Amino acid sequence: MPKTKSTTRVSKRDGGRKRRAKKDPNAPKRGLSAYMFFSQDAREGVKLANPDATFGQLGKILGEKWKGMSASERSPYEKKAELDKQRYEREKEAYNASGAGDSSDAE
DNA sequence: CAAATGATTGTTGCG
DNA sequence: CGCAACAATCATTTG
Repeated sequence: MPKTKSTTRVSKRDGGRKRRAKKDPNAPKRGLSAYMFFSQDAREGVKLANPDATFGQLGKILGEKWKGMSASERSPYEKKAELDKQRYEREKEAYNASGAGDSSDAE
């Protein structure tokens, strides 16, 4: 269904990373993503299964496995991602209460 | 309001 | 010290 693959995700990871708009006083960084949590845990197993494989191999292998897992497996990881997101919201809040409350300008 | 874009997150290993 | 594929994200920004 649903799934309007919106957001044309470019292949390039960063074409020119910079703050989207104003400068963030507290820089409310987002939370990690499921893959991040997955790697933290899988890195051990993958590294164990591929002690000779460096990031190049490991990275790909990890990715393949990640997708190869059942949604249930990613569950714990996705869950963490959700919690992490909430963490980010917290920072965001501080960011709002810090020095972002503005309409026109002032900084 | 809707769409998109960007910024970010973490892993390993080396020059 | 930063980057490299790998994947998700998802809040913010702009139109």
